[in-house]
Amino acid sequence: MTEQVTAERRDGESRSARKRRAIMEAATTLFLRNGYLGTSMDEVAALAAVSKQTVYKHFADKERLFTDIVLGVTDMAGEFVEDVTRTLRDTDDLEKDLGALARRYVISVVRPPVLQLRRLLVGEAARFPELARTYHERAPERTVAALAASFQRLAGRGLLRLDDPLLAANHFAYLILGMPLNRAMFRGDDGFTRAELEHLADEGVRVFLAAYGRR
Amino acid sequence: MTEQVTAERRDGESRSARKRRAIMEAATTLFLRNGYLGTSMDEVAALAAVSKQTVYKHFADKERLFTDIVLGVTDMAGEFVEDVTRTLRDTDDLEKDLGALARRYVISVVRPPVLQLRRLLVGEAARFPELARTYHERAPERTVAALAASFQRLAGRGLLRLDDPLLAANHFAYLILGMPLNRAMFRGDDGFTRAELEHLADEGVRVFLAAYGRR
Amino acid sequence: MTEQVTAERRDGESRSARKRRAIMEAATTLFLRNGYLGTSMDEVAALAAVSKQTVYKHFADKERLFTDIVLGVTDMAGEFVEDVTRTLRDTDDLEKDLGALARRYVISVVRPPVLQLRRLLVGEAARFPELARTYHERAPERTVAALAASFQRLAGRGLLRLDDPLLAANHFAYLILGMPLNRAMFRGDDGFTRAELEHLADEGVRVFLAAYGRR
Amino acid sequence: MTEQVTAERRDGESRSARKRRAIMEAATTLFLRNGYLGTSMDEVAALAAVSKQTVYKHFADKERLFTDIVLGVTDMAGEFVEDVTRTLRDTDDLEKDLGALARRYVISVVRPPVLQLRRLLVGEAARFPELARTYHERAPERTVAALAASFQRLAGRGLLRLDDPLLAANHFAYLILGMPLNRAMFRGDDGFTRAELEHLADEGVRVFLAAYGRR
DNA sequence: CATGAATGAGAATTCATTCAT
DNA sequence: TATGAATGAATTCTCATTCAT
Repeated sequence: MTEQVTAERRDGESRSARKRRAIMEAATTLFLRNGYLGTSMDEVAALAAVSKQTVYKHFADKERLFTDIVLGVTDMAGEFVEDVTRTLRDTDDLEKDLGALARRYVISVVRPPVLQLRRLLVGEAARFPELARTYHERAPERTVAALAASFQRLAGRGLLRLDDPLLAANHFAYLILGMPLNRAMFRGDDGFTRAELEHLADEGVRVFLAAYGRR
Repeated sequence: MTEQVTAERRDGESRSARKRRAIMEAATTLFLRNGYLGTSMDEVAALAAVSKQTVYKHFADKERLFTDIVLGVTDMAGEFVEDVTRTLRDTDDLEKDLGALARRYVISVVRPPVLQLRRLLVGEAARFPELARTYHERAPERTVAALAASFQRLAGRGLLRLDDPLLAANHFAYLILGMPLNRAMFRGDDGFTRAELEHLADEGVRVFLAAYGRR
Repeated sequence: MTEQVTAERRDGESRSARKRRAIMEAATTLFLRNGYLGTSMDEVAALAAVSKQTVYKHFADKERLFTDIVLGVTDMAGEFVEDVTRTLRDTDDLEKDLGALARRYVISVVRPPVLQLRRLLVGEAARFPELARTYHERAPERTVAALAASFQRLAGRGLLRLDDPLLAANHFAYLILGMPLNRAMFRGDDGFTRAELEHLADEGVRVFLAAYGRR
Repeated sequence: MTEQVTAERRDGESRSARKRRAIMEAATTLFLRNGYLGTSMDEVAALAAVSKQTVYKHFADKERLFTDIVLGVTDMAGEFVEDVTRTLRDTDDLEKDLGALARRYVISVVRPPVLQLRRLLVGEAARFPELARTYHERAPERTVAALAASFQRLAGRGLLRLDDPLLAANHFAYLILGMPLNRAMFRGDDGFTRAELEHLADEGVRVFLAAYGRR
């Protein structure tokens, strides 16, 4: 019944949880930058300002730390899915809305952490096949599936002409992302300017609508 | 100038050159399979059946061995460029020839070694930025550039309508490769069947021609 | 002096004593199963469901914990000594009583915890010479000494013929225990059946009496 | 055809074999003295005056080093088996020959390295059950089996009276070895003097012959 | 020239013990 | 008093590279 409140209570996070978060942040930074083999547990502990013991008390081993982090970051990638659904649900100016969506799409994908995670998982696909597959399902495939569902709905409204909505969604995705994404996989961060990305998005939409648009 | 001809001379390759080739083959196998950090010089020497000293005699260090190999393999990727140019130079049935080219394109890209090299370079892009950039320029970008040149020529002949041939070439490439290539980056070997790949190529060409075709 | 009685008092054991017992039980289990070096203080604390600090509060260090436990378990081995003395004090059918005693002897010695303790001390004899010696004196040698005393008394009554009672006691002990005990030291739990053990006891007594019996 | 002979040739042992032997000797010393967990690979390498790499090139890991050594030392224990067979084959003074054999038996068993190996395997029986069992079969059991075979032959000649030769052999073995062996398991090297051991052997033979001797 | 060994460091993981809360 | 964290070293094993034979 004392007035004294422990520090943990104050910000709603126990000391242990705070340490755990510090470890995850440090490990995320290092794994994304240096890869799995290129990151040592010593470095993680040092960057988290925590003892190695503490790292091992929170994560059984290096693999678990890695997969926990990847899955955590992966789930953040779901945000765009809602944007797709919301934007395309009741559009009455498809060209305009699709163009805006495409611009947000490409910009959301070329953010450095997203690209780093992608590179990381591609590079470790042989060592962590399950993880790579899970990422693929939960992030890019989920977005494409949302596009496909929206496209089918639009086709029902007569705004698009298509037989295979999943194929159309993939065409849309790679018309817009193909060049910047694949370029970013190989080249550091000297990507396209925002204006260039928007231009690419617009041109992708143009081609898409030439094939799938009304008339 | 004695008549005696050593065995090495007889088949046109010195013993040293033969060992060098054995080392490169072993290292290629291992780097592609296990990555840069995942491959040890001991393993390379063992698989090449030479001593470690011999490895170091031919390649100053591990980095040089890696880059030499990658660049060697990279140059093999130039074959398709000629196919592009040849196929599209004097076509008089663009739809047919473009379709056949697209089919060969996708099939040439999803071959396991090509995919492995791609994964390897993406994964090591942070450690070897120069190398990744060089690969990108010499392999995928070169193909796209050849497509762009051919497309411009076709536009000159009135067979395509386009302003930005490089953009059109990228659209072509990713309409066809986008889905299978990105899927293959994350998922092991459970790719598409040949028939599925050809269908994807056909559909990509259809979309491309809807946007860039005559009329 | 309040009437309120704490729960600990109620069942006659303070909370501290209860924790101490939990630690000893956990440590006994682990040391017997995994040996001294193979057991960590972390495991002990975890199995006892107390914090490591609590372990160190009760036992200065790992060595003290080990020796305290071993000496505690050792003292339990004294039970059989009384059986010897009681059984042989006033026997009027030596063959029968000695046979029954031998059967109880062998069975008491091949119980798994006794064997584990024996293995443990043999294995750690180099690290804990004092402890091994103490165990040897308090357990096996004490039993043999009790046998020797009883045999001497029986010799006084003319029921046995012997010069060196301690030697006779050792002969008795190893005629009966030698084979099963040494076998059990090396082989896990695939010991003898109870019937086999009783047969071994009977045969040992037969040989013993052939050498030391009347006539 | 030169006169120069490499050092390896001179003493019939290659450098590699010499190193291997040095490692085995060092490891034998250390494992026997400090046990499996109590011995580090660093210590082994240091005592062998060899780099750790060299240790690992000769022995895949610590377990292999341990088992290789134990099995090597174990096989040396076979010497006494031949002594048994030879001594008892054509004896015409059983009491004398059996007594002499018993003296050699006990002395061969209480040699420090034999005792150390025994302690080591008992202590590690839980960690290396296969190894402990193998040792038991190849060393003590083999000797007892040889005794049993010889005893049966002697029974055939009418020199011994027995139904179960294996049981008789075990009785012989533990009448003679029981006390010194089990004492030595627990107490360092302050065992019995040679004279005491011989006395124990003689007395053991006396008891054995009282039970199994002719008339 | 080519093999085995050495070097010297660094990886992951664990431990006994002690602080700080 | 008891918990999680920290310490600091040790363990097994591997690596890239260089020496000696």
